[in-house]
Amino acid sequence: MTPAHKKATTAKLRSAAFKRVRADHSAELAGDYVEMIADLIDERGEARCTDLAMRLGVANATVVKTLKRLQDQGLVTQEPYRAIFLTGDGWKMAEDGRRKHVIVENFLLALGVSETTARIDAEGIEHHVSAETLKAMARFVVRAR
Amino acid sequence: MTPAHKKATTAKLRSAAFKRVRADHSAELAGDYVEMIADLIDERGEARCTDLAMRLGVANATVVKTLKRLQDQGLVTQEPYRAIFLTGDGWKMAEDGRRKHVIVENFLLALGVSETTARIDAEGIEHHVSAETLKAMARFVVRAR
DNA sequence: AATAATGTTTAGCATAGGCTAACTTATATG
DNA sequence: CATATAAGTTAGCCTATGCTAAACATTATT
Repeated sequence: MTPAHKKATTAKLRSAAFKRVRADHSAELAGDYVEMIADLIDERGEARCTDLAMRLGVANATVVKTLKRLQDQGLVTQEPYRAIFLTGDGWKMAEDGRRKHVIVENFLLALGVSETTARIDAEGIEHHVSAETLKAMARFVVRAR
Repeated sequence: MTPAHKKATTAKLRSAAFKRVRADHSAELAGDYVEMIADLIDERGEARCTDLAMRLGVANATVVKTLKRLQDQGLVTQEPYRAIFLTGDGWKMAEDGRRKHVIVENFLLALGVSETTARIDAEGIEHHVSAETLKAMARFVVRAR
């Protein structure tokens, strides 16, 4: 490969990386919401928007607006003034998210990071980890035991 | 700690994590831009907005608009129709970003991930890695050698 | 030097994700 | 059961980040 070719390839790879990051970001919020809704349903039988707002550190109205989008995307269902439910797709997404989250957090712990940091960093990292990297992390956790 | 207390602490920790992720996101774009500007200046003596647009996989007009914000934030300087320069703060941020990027990418490689994946995932992950985790990653890379 | 090609900027639009304030509905309590 | 409190909703605002199309400036070519 000539230097010029290599440069072109590099540029394409980089822009692909950025595109993926941007795509990840829009998926991220949806992931956080459904995961949290799943947690609330498991923990206390139902998910209410006040709880979501509190856990996400966001205003109530923001949650309401976001839930509309998630409803349009077929991830959640909700009647006015009632609790929030997940659709089949919503549950699937929540499960995927949880799986990733657990792996990333345990991985960070295995790497020797404190609990608090592991939790905070896992939240940011989990949405940017490819299947390949996730597998490598899981392997590492198993070996470290 | 009673279960109730533990739950409250957990909630606060979680919302803190999400707040940090949101903050990271707004800083992220600035970081990507200055890093890329630094790369372009080093590689070819100057950074032009077309190159940035190409590498970021974004429209020209988007770059122009973003550069205005970065100028307001005191990270870059630019005359109309001229090349883009970094301020002192801009260079500092770019250097920090590069340092992080290198560590995260090498870390992923050391973990056994392919080059392509390492590059792509590093782009997403680097902005969500705390100082503590970064240190742990660096340690791991050294040990793996 | 005139014009073609390239690069930059502006204008105007859209969507996502935040916020506050005002309003409505549901629930709990005297 | 009436009303106070809590929860959910709506309206309207803001900023960030993206886009396209059109206008403008610079540079390269004949």
